[in-house]
Amino acid sequence: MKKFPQKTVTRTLLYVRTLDNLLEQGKKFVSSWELAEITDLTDVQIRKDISNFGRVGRPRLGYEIRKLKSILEEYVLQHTVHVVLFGVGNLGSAIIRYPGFHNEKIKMVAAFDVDKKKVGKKIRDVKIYSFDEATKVVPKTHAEIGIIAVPAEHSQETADIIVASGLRGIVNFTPTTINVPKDVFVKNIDLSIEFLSLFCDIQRT
Amino acid sequence: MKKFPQKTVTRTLLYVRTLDNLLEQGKKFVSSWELAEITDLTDVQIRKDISNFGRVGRPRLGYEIRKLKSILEEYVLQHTVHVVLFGVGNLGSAIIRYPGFHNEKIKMVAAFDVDKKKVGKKIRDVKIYSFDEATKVVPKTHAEIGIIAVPAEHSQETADIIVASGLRGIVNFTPTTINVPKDVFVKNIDLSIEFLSLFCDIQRT
DNA sequence: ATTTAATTGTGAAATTAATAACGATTGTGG
DNA sequence: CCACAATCGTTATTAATTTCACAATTAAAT
Repeated sequence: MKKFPQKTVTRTLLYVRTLDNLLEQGKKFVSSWELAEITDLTDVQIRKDISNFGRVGRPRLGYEIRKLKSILEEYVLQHTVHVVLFGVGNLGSAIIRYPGFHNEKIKMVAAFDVDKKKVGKKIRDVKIYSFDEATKVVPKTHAEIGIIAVPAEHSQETADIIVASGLRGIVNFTPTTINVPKDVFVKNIDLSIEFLSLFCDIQRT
Repeated sequence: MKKFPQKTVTRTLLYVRTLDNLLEQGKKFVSSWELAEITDLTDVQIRKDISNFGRVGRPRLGYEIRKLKSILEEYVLQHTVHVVLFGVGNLGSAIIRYPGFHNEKIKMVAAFDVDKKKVGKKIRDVKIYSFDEATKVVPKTHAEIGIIAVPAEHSQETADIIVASGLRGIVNFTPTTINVPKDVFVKNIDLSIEFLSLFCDIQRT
C-alpha cells in the first residue's frame, strides 16, 4: 500500500465523513466544487487528493458518492479501530460517551482507572479495570490505540503502561510531552494550545 | 505586529508550555537541543522559530528560560483568552472542569444550554444560561471564543448564535462543518478523525 | 449527430516549510 | 590571555504542499 502524507489522510477522512452525510441526504453525485464548499477547501485540492486513489470521477457529473466513499475507505479506513481509555475522570467519561464513537468505525473496548471505587463498574458497556490489569487485559481486547486522560502528572507512567501493553498508538490529552519508543505513534491534543492558537489567528487580523 | 505561520504559532505555544515546566523545575537556562528532546522537534527548527522573535539566546549557555518565555508570550499570548461554552453535556462539562484551563491564560466565563433544568446552575463558578440569553450575555463577558459542544445536528444553529453574539473565534467539537462569515475563525476538533488518522499512521509502517 | 458547457485529472509553477551547512559568538579551562 | 568547544543565528538548499493552467472527457441540449 502506497503511503500518503499525513495531511492527505486527514482530509480524506473528512471527505468520508462528508460523503456519509450526503448519502444520508439521499444524494447520488457530488462535484469537487460542492465538496469544497462544504469542507472549506478548494476544488483543486480535493480533485488532487482523490486522484491519489484512482480515476473515479466522471466529467459533467462529478463523483458517485457511494463509489467514492468506498474507494477512499479502502485506503484510510480498512477496519474498525479498537481503543482503550486510561483515566475515567471527567474528560475520560465524556470520551466514552462521545456520540461520534458510537458507530462502526471506532470502538471503545476497555477503560482503566486507579480509583478502586470505579473499578468493576461500566460506562455505556465499557468495563473499567484497574491500571495493574492493563498489560493482561489490553492484549485480549485487540485494541490498537490507547487514550491518556489522566492528570498531567501521571501521563508518562500511563504512557509506559500503554507501551508495555503492546499498543502502538497513543492519543494524549494531557498538556505534556511523553517519551515513547520511536515505533509508537503519539497524537497530542492540548486543548489550551488549540484555544490559544485560535486566539492568535483572531488577533492577527 | 508581524504575522507568523500557523505552525510557528502552535510550536511557539508548545515552547511556552515547556518553558513553564522547566521554570517549575528550577532551571535557569535551556539549549535548543534540550528543547528539541522534550518537544520531539529538531534543534534547528527551534532556533529558527525563536529567531523570528529576536536574538535572545547566548552561545554556550542557551536561552535564559524566563527571558525567552516572556519574549515568546509577547507574540502569542498577550492576554487572557475568555471563552464561552455552548452545550453543557458530557463533553461540555468536562471542558469546564478541564484542569488545563484553570490558569491565568484561559478563562471560561459563561456556559449556555437549552435544558431548562441546567439553566441557573453553576459548574465550577461558571454560570449556565439559556441559549436565548446568549446574544445579551456574551458581550458583557468580553469573551473572544465560543465552544460548540452540542449534539452534531445543532451545530449550525449554535454557530449562528455565536456569530450573532459577536464572537470571532469558534472551537467546534462536533463532526460537522459549520458555515460562518469569513472573518470568523473556526477550529474543528473531530475526535473520530484524530483517532482514525493515528490508526492510519500505525498501519502504514 | 453535433455542439456546448461543465467537470475531471494532471504536469508545471509557485509557495511554504523544513533541513543542512556554516560562520559568529562566547563561556570555560588551561 | 589564549585556545577550544559548545551553542546560537542565518543563509542556502532541499523537500513538501498547494495552486495554477489547461487538456481530456462526456452528459446534455439542440
